[in-house]
Amino acid sequence: MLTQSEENYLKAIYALSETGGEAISTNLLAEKMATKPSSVTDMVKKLSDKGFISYQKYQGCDLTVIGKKIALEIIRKHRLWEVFLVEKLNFGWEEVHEIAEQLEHIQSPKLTDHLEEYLGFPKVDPHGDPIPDKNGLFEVLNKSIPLSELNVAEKGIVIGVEDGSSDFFQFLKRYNIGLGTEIIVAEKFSFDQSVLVKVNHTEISFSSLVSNKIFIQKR
Amino acid sequence: MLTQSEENYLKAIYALSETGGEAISTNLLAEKMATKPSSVTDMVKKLSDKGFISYQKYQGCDLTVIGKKIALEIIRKHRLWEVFLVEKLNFGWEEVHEIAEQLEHIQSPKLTDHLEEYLGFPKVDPHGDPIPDKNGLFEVLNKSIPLSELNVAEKGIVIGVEDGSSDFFQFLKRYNIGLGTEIIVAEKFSFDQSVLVKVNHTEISFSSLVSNKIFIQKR
DNA sequence: AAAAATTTTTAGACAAGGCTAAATTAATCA
DNA sequence: TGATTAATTTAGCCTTGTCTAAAAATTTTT
Ligand SMILES: [Mn+2]
Ligand SMILES: [Mn+2]
Ligand SMILES: [Mn+2]
Ligand SMILES: [Mn+2]
Repeated sequence: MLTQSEENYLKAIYALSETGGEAISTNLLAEKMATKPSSVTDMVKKLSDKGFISYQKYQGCDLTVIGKKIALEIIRKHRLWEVFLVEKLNFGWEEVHEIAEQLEHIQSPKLTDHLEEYLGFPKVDPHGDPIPDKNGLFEVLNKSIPLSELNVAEKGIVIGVEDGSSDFFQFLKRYNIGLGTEIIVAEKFSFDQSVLVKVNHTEISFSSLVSNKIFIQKR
Repeated sequence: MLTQSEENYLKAIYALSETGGEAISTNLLAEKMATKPSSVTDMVKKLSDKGFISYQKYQGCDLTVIGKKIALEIIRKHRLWEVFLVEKLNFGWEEVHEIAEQLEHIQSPKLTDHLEEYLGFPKVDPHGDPIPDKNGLFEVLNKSIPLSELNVAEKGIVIGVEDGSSDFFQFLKRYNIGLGTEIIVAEKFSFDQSVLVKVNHTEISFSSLVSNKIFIQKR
């Protein structure tokens, strides 16, 4: 039985290994976990002793097969609960992440499976992220690309956003952007990577930070 | 923000104050929490410092108004989740208590209220226990009495059972006893307080331990 | 009203998870 | 290549919640 803290570390390591590919450095993980490198070193030793990650001093860490399995189970629970909150309890997609951070740690495989069935075996969560099945498998979805990779005059619809910060959702809400929203790139400015887009009949300038968090399917 | 441990103590103190009336002794609480008296002393000091219970050395403790409010919020969540698990996810009434022990600690008043609405504002949980509303109020239900208080030849239907031990639910299941089951008292034996009853066309002898955990409405 | 038994508290220790400051190793640059 | 900088680990301390053993207070018995 893992503690919540251990589970959160595994989840973070999984997320970092998805983007990057390399072994995950102590500092990187510390930043992701919003904690100190020394604390990470301690935890990483423990997780390594328990066989969930591989770790060598100064070389960073990476998930083992079993560690990855556990990480995917937590992600599965997180995303299923998010679907539940939005579909059944009428939460907005911007409100559910924090609550799912708690619910993802509930220990009951049977609960997870019943929930999945009750929700009709959803394939994606409210932010467009794929939901792993019982065996940790999920479809690699319609290759979505970040908005920042569209060229001028290209058009696409939003099929996902980076899940996490509540501020970011506030921002999206302000401009009425959600799954399915159409976005057209009007101009790109290379000096700061900002992009001028047309959304809902309004022109908006997105910083590169924003355009990298909105995922698009080309039209 | 209370820790899970603090919440569990408040819940236990509430439960003990419902049966008994007196201030709750350290040993009694230790037994209820399945922990050592010295640990209870520590926690009880902390809860007292925080204003959730009144406590004087050697005199036991009792909930303050605010402490009782919190205890009722946790009980409210526990029972709402139990209803959810049985009504929506098709769990058996004997399986839900352990899972609700975890879910009761999820922090989100909005979640609790949405869940309650989604469930149609249920008044009782799957074991016949009343569900406090947003303000901590609940109906004192159709005065149920323990089976042990029925006299010979009297008859009643099960409207509640003591929630908790999974073993006890196993036992009830074995004899096909659930909410609504009719029970007739055939004979009572004063030497050991056991009672011979007729249930589902079968005669069964219940120990006093059992007959005190089954709650009945007379017919 | 003592003595004995029981209950409760205190003292000291431990594991988990975190932090700061110092030491060490690795990486970069002159 | 050596010196400097950056990354990482170690050492030592803190808090929470638990435990055991010992001390103190209260209750019960004689
Ligand atoms: Mn999320
Ligand atoms: Mn989490
Ligand atoms: Mn219960
Ligand atoms: Mn609990």
